[in-house]
Amino acid sequence: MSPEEIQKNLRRYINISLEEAEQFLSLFETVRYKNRKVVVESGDYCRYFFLVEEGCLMTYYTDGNGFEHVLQFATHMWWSGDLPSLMNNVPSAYSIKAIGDTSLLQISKPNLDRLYRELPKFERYYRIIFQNALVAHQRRIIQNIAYTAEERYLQFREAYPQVELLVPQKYIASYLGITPEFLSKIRRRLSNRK
Amino acid sequence: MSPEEIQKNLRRYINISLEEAEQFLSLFETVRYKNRKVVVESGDYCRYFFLVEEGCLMTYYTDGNGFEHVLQFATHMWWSGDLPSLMNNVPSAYSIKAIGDTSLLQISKPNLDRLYRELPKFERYYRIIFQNALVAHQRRIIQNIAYTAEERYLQFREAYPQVELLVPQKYIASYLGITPEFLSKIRRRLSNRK
DNA sequence: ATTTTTTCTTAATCTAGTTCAATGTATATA
DNA sequence: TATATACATTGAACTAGATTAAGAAAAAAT
Repeated sequence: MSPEEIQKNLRRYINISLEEAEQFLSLFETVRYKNRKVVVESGDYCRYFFLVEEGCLMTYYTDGNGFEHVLQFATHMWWSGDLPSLMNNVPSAYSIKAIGDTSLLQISKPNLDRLYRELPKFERYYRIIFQNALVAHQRRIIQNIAYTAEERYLQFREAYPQVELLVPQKYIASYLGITPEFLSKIRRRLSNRK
Repeated sequence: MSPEEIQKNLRRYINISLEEAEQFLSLFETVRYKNRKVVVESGDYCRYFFLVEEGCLMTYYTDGNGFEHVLQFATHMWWSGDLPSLMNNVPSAYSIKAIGDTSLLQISKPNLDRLYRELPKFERYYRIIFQNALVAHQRRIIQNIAYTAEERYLQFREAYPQVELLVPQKYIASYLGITPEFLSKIRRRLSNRK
């Protein structure tokens, strides 16, 4: 990603110069993953915080019976990574894999610490990023406990139309907290109704 | 709350002097609510960010059929408030009420802006607060989609034993995404098993 | 191009959790 | 001390969504 592009994106939240955008970028490295490649395996240490450039990262939890439950889809300019693992150097509770061929910018914990130290305005940047993520998570919790699967599916489509095109349906079902079979049923129901 | 106590609490995340703690406190006012009093009504503007001193604040969403769904319980030294309403001056999606007689420190949006401006280390403080809250919300989403109601109830008890003592069971049921009747059934099942 | 693997659909059966309605029990307030 | 009000329990009937198993379709890989 070019410094100009980064600057433009970050300016949604903080006012930074082109030089600062370059300094920011210099702390990252670009990595690429093929479709379905695992980026972080649960139980391993998550050593980077990721910014998705292209493609999609899916974060998921694997339960005691081996079932996968999707926590997050991250597309262009979304952040991803296991925060407790990254921050406290503990094994990651989640796995992360690429959906479609994916290009990432990754920053290590030492470089993130350096970023906060050398460019304190990034405390503000991430304060806003986390605050917005928190608000989105609050909304999702309420949707999960207050609405039916069909309503959640419609709200999801509305909110993340790009994601629906990129991601296999079984993962969308998992994100919604239902089985792929039941999502299939919902979709039929909806198409019959129209 | 005394400046010393505040200093001690904030020092979990940032290094602040007693003077800074006093400056911080000066931006807040203390308010008290009786048990069951509504602090913020959904549809109204949430004009403050709240720090619970004593008692408990419950944030909840009221759906189209008038059912209440609990988003958060906040006890001593937890933050609460409707962030989108506070930040973007839009009507609040949630209501907030006191559970038990409750004492709060509240800061207005203008004072919060001033705090960030005059004491930039509070960007860091809230970055960490929101980051931790985000992690907790991620965990809750996974628990909701990956575990049964009984498992969620046991995990809740484990994680928030103080809350279980303070809060009526029907609200805990709501937090867990189940009906009070079913929580009652779960509790009977558990006590029979022991 | 063909084969293998992954993803999606359909249908029958089953179950965790809901709904409804009644009864019981604390806890406030007069 | 009585009386209202909020809260908790129980059980019977019901339903949204899970499970299992099979086949169809699409996408990768050879």
